Amino acid sequence: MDEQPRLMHAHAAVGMSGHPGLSQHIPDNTGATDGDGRKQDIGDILQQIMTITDQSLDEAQARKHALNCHRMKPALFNVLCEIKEKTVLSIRGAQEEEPPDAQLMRLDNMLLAEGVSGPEKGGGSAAAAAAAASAGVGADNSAEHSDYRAKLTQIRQIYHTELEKYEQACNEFTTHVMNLLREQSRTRPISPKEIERMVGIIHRKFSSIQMQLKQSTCEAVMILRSRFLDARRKRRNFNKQATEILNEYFYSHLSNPYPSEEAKEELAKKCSITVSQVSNWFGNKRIRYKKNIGKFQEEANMYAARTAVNAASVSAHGSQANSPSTPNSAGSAGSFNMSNSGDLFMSVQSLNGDSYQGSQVGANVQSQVDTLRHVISQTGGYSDGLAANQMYSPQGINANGGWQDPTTPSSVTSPTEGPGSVHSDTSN
DNA sequence: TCAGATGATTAGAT
DNA sequence: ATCTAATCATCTGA
Repeated sequence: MDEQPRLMHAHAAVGMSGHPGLSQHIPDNTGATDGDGRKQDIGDILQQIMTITDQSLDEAQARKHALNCHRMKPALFNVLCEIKEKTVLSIRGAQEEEPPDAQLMRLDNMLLAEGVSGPEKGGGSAAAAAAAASAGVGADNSAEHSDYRAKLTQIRQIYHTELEKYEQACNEFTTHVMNLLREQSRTRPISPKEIERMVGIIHRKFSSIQMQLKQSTCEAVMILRSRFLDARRKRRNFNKQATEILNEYFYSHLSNPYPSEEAKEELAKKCSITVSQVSNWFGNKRIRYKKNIGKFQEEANMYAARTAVNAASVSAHGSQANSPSTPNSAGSAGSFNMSNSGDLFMSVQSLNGDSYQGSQVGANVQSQVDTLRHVISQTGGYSDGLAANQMYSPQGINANGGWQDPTTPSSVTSPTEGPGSVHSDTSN
């Protein structure tokens, strides 16, 4: 083991072109080409190597030791360090002090927001839950949700493992370099500041690697998220009950099918969908209804009849007949305000009119309508005067193609036109 | 497979 | 912010 450094020193000495004793003996390829000359040279070199004896090495060591122990050595060493420090500072001064990395901060924030770098539980699932909520993903999509969570956890684990690995490697390398520099500082001027700077450089290098890790983690999360959101975009029809609840509300508020925020929330709760889905639904419904009233007339009649029957049954039970909050049966939009039931009456009128064409609805609907009329007269909710004078246009749409203001009964519908005016609007 | 239905998205208006 | 109108993308039933 002790031989190795000595051999290395010997080799180093051979390689030193400036060595006074050797340089003249290094064979010159361009020079003497005769074999004897070359042999002679090699012999000389070998001779030189052989003369590097243990004794001369010991001598060198002793000389080094003497220098190290020289009383002026620390002072001179410090001066050298100082000079070096100043030189290095003047050279590197401009490069130092990088501005705080905005991109790194962005990445950190994002990883924290996505729950990758935050606390173990909650962050990720919260982000997923938020994504699910904003996406309107209901209970039936919980499988996708848990899949998303599982993948996010996977990413999180990989991220933390890699991060730990990098940190460990960074620490190991830093320690190694520090030890090396401390060792070397005995033979060449290396100030603690320089070591510190070197450590900083190493840390920067490793943090740039960490940034790459963070970046790729962010990318992975983004890809996962976009896939999840794509899955969200993959629409599913609302279930039958939800559609019925929405339709009931729509047709019982036909003159003004604009549910308030509270109504939207209530509908959303009843239908197990989000408020924005309710808004979407009403937006679509309004536009599609308006575009083709004829097509929806049958549906309108059906829901009007159903609502009528519901109202009748509620009345028959005599419990909540006058309650403004329960115009419909249980399971339907029971809390919608009765003040809008003018629409209902309108629909009934259209059903009952001579010109009614909804033959599919049939005689049973007719009887329901009769029941409703009876109910209405019984409950006193709507006088005949209201029925006769506060007639909404059948579809609640005014001449401008907009919906009538429910507070201002139709002045568009011609008084000469009765319920039969349905047909003029259902032509499209 | 295809046409129609339907939920979501988008741009523009208010 | 909410609405309309147009459009997209997918679902659904024949």
